[in-house]
Amino acid sequence: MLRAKIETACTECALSRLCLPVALSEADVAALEAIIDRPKPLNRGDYLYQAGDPFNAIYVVRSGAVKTFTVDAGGTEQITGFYLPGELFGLSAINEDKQNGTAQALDRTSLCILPYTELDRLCAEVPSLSRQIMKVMSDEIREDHALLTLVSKKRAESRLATFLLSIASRLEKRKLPDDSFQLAMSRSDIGNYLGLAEETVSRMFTRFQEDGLLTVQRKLITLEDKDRLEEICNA
Amino acid sequence: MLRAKIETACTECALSRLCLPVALSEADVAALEAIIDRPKPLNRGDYLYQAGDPFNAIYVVRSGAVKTFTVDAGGTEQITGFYLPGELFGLSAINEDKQNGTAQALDRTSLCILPYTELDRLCAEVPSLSRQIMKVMSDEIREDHALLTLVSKKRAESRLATFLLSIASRLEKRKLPDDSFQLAMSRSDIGNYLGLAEETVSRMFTRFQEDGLLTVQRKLITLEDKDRLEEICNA
DNA sequence: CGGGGAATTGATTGAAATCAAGATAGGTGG
DNA sequence: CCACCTATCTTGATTTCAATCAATTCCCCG
Repeated sequence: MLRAKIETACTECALSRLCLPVALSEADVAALEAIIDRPKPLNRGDYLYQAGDPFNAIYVVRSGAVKTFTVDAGGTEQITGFYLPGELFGLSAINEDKQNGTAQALDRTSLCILPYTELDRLCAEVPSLSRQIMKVMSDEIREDHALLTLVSKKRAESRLATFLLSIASRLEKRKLPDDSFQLAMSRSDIGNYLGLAEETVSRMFTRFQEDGLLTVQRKLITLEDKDRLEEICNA
Repeated sequence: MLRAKIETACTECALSRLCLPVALSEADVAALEAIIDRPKPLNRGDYLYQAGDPFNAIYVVRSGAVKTFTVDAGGTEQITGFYLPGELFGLSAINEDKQNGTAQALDRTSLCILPYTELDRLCAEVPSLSRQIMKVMSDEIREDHALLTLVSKKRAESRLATFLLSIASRLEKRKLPDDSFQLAMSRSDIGNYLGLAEETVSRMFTRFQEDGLLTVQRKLITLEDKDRLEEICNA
């Protein structure tokens, strides 16, 4: 009964992997479900949190999209991630008192919010839950290393191809259309994330289209030749 | 008594921050100390673990130095970190079954090894220990984001200056000489880490020396003007 | 149906990569 | 203990990819 209720709430959601596969008692599951807050949707440009804010929750995108970014001592902004429906973020400041980055809605966005004090209490009772959170963090570290390799070692075309296929594979994982999708972020955001100028991103889109790899209609991307895009990733 | 023993073992060590500040009972402290393995030193070039190996421990450098790197699908290597005495690494595959990267000694190196099964058991008993591990992981994420900003947004001179000041500050934290130090890694390793060709690293060292910022004698670096180096970091 | 931010396109510049020799010195064996 | 040998590092010349500078163009939204 309780179980069924949770599944309708979280099945399509990263939280289902955060909580359901670990052996939780029905009471624990209910407790986790009980602490989830689902506030009214945010508008494009709204901040979820900013650097320096107290750390007090982790987040999952229900619909829309979010970007996170850091600002260094010299004021340089670096986008550190884009989060699509079903994806969890906001862990990077766990066990710190303050957020070290900012999270901003790219679109009208609704979220699940897990207040950290409640989550932490639950972790103390359920060791497998902390283990699950560590796993999510270690995924984040692995992805950061992959992004570092991309930005540090690959040419512009590989960076963009890898970015697009990553979006596609994440949409596929959520059973969303993955051959044709709407990008939530601007060219300039993509460039910032990949270490490229926005003009370069634009030119790469044009070239990919000329080469028949995809079709671009502003933010609507249709992948036409994933195999060749894949080759470009590793080139 | 027990306390004193631990402190002589771990005072200068990241583990002291991993275990001692969290309210552990004497028995817990003894348990943690008991599971630490201190094998005989590794030689330059020896592998601690390689991608694909089972994940079974986390590590702390006692002396020497270690580099970690990943290899992507196309065979591109990316150094993800250098670890100096007192620094902890090997967390990025926690709760995975396999290592996703490789760790290699840059020098004759001795280590503390914390077998994960034991550590995990201890975590279940001591929630504050898991919290401490999460904190170490969130530090790693923050550092990865800083490195990404460095590689993605800054020019070669800022990258190298930031790298050198980071080494210096880490040595200072361990109360080691931090104005003049021996680099354990090659120019090519530095370049790989910072997303630069080794020739560029070499040229930057030369230029810094010409500008009176530091003195280079092969791998021995003496910082002469930290303030100006600091400026270059944010430029 | 304007207005204006976002995207595209073109021309030029520039920083670092690559290609190509040498210099240096650290380690090894005679 | 010294000299050679080979890694590593440095330096120079040239190329290249992407950044920057500079207009337009395109739509999306009010």
